[in-house]
Amino acid sequence: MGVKKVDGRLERGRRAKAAILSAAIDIFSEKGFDGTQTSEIARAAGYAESTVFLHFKNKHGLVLAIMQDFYRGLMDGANIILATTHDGEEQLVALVQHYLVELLKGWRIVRLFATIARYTEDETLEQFMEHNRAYTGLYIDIFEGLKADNTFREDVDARQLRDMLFGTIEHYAMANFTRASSPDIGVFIERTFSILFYGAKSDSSLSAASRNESGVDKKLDAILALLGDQDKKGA
Amino acid sequence: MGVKKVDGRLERGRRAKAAILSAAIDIFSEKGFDGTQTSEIARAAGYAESTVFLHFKNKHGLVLAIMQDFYRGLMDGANIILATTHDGEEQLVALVQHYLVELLKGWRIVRLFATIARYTEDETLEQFMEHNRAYTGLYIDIFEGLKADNTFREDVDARQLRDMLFGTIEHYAMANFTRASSPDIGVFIERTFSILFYGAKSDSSLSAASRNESGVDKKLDAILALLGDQDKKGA
Amino acid sequence: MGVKKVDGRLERGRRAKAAILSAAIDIFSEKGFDGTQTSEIARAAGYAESTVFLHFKNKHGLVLAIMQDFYRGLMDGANIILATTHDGEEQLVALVQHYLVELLKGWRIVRLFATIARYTEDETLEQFMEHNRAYTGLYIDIFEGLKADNTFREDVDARQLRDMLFGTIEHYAMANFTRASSPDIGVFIERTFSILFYGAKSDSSLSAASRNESGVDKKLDAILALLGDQDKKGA
Amino acid sequence: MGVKKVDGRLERGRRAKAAILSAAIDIFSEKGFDGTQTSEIARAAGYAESTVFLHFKNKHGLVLAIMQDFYRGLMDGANIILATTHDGEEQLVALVQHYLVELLKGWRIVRLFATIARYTEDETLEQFMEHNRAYTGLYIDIFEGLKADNTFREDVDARQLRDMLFGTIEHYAMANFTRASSPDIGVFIERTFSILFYGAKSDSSLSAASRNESGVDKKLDAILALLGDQDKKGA
DNA sequence: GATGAATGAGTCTTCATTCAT
DNA sequence: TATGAATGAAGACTCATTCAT
Repeated sequence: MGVKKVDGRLERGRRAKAAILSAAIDIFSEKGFDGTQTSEIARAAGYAESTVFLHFKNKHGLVLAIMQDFYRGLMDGANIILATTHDGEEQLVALVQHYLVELLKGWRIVRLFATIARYTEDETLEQFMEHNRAYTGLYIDIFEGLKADNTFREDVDARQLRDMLFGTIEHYAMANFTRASSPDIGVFIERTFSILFYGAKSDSSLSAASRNESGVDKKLDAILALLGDQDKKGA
Repeated sequence: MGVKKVDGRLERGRRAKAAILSAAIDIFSEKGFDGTQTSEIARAAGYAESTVFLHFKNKHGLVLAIMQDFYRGLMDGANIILATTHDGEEQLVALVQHYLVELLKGWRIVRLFATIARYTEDETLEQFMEHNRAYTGLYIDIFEGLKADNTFREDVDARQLRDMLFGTIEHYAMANFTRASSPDIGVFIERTFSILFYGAKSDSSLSAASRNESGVDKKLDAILALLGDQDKKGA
Repeated sequence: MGVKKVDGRLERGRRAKAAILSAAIDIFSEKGFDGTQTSEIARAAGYAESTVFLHFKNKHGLVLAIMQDFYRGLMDGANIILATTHDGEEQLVALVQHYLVELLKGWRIVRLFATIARYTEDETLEQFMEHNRAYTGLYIDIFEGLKADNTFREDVDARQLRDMLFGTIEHYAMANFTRASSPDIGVFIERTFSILFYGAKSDSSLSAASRNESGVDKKLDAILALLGDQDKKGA
Repeated sequence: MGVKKVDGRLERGRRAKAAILSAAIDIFSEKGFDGTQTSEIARAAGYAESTVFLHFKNKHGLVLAIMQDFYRGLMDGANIILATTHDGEEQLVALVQHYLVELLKGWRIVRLFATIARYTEDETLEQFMEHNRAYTGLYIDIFEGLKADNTFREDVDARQLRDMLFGTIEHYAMANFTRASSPDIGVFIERTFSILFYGAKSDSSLSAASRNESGVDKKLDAILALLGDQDKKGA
């Protein structure tokens, strides 16, 4: 019973902190860092402005806490996927799927992190880059695996691939999540990997262009020609 | 004499405006919109703070002017390329080449536009989106042309391609332009189009998945068939 | 058992109060009234901030308590000196000696009292002035005694003397106690009373000015007179 | 005429600055540094609060400006006195006279400087100490001159004398200037120098006390005795 | 007796923008 | 055209103090 009493106090504090954090996410998301007033966060959370500073050191401290929460969730999910899937390509698709879902929930705060990071040099930036490095590192590992696997060409640069993938996703998210309509993540993944894996070029084009360069096509044609001749002759 | 006076005045005004704009670009680029003070711009330009507001309506007005200048230059260059190149793929490469060079000069202000656009709903946003639409529209047109051409698969989505291309470029620019070392644009373009056109997958991998759809497989089948015939004959 | 509990509680409370008071002295001394935060006092004392207000009405209440303690100690010492010494001059020297020692221990809090008193009109000021009046009154009494005694000139103003003495001491304390090196109180007392009792002027200088009033001159005149007689006789 | 126009602008700024400074003196004097709000200063001066920060960098900047003004006036006056008076004692009296008059006008701000200096470690403290050193240095020089002169005893410590003089003056100022009644500076100077030059002791006391210690008296008595004997003998 | 949580009332300082000259 | 002066509207953050437990 005595324990319950004490817990009640702690519980109260925890609730306040959570409420403030939640309000902060909403308002930061909508208005950006500089556009958000701590007073508004407090009001939205139902507490006095000073209470914000009781639970968080700074306005920046709020962002830091939000960031930590977001990336913890993201990494937890990713690790589960990696632990339960073993094929590289499957992992890739599952991770992107998961990332897109998380991004769909929190793209506005990710956008917040990015904007802050661009014009700041302090702890916030470092934290953000650290989280990012950790997360995108998972993909690099998979890409390298797929190269070792001979699934991917060995002349493909893993970081280039990562940049293309995340660049594409970010671009997509910013462009599509803004709208009210829920985007079709499945289609996006399919299209993205279709190009990422097989390229945009059509067969006929390939034979004319790249295949000419790789020589495979020419050799095959030569073989066919030779075989045809042989055939005729033999006939 | 009266004319001269007026001309002199106009000239003087123009020079002030240009100086302020130039200073604004520098400081906005480095510190972002909210982080920049009009007083600092004025100081850097060598004019009084109030002179800034003599030539520009607003702090936002400065950004608008910068944006106009940037996109005018970008579009002018692009149009020259389009007028002097006729092959779709060549246009694509030339445009990206040009875009990267412009971006290398002004990526920090593009970043500025983007961050402002995210948390603003006014004229700045509209202008930015309008400029963007106009520019990326050029690419959409080319992509469509390449599809009509049968250079690109018909199941490829032009906007998806555009998103991938610009997403990749943006990601690359943000990641690489920050550093002092000048990045190798040629390598980047090569790698990017290599994947965009032909995909990341290796041949052996392709045989399992897409090769069935590509012509290589068919040719190999043909060869096998021919060989099979030979075999029979030889038997 | 019940009694023990209560005693224990009282004991506990007393200990907390003392700890807080002690911490308050340290921090107030170093940072002044406005520069000190109650939270810091609490932290230094090892208690929660709210506990400070359990034992003291106010931030000002802390100062009041410190003041009471300081002056109680000072007066107790002074009264012992007065009770055990009977010659006015000796009392004076002993009191100053004692005061300087106490001041050396607590000059920073005396300084605190003084600064607070200057910009406050409430209880703190009154208490401080009352304590001061009581203490310096001891000196006035001695000065008056020394005048009645004919030890001091009757045209000397007792309060003027008190002001000079305390002014000098305060000036000395503020100037010398700040440094780490322990000042030589003995030398200071000697020098101070030397000037206070006999003045700064040298004998030769005195002969021109005040010596006429002092006996030395008369005696020298007598000598001269006598010598003059001798001279005449010898002639 | 054109000049007048420009001057008008500058004049306006000067007037504002002066008004703010004047208001700041009043309010700082009454309420101390921490007790004063910049908003109140502005209100009293008839300007917006932000105008205060247009003319002064800081709240501290106000104090610094006030200090500069005060000490400039003080030093200017002192230097005139030193340039027009040549006898050390006269200089001393004239300087103290002048100092007291200045202090009577501005004792509250001097008190302000002192209180700030006690709990601050920044520029304000340094400036204050520097000004103080410069001013009291004038007195040290005079004291040394009077010692070289043999007007003062050579065993008198110049800095001790300075401390006593300024300690006394400060004590007097704080004690007497607070009251509405204008204090009699002439009487104070007379009394102070009377004790500082000749000491508090009466003649009879001197013969009994210090003279016994100094031995002068004894020697004179011995001479008298000897001469008396001689006289008797010779008679 | 002790305290964690909460807060109201500041407080200085910033900065884009206006305006008279 | 150019600007010095002036300001209103914030805006983040502080801190002594209260109170329920």
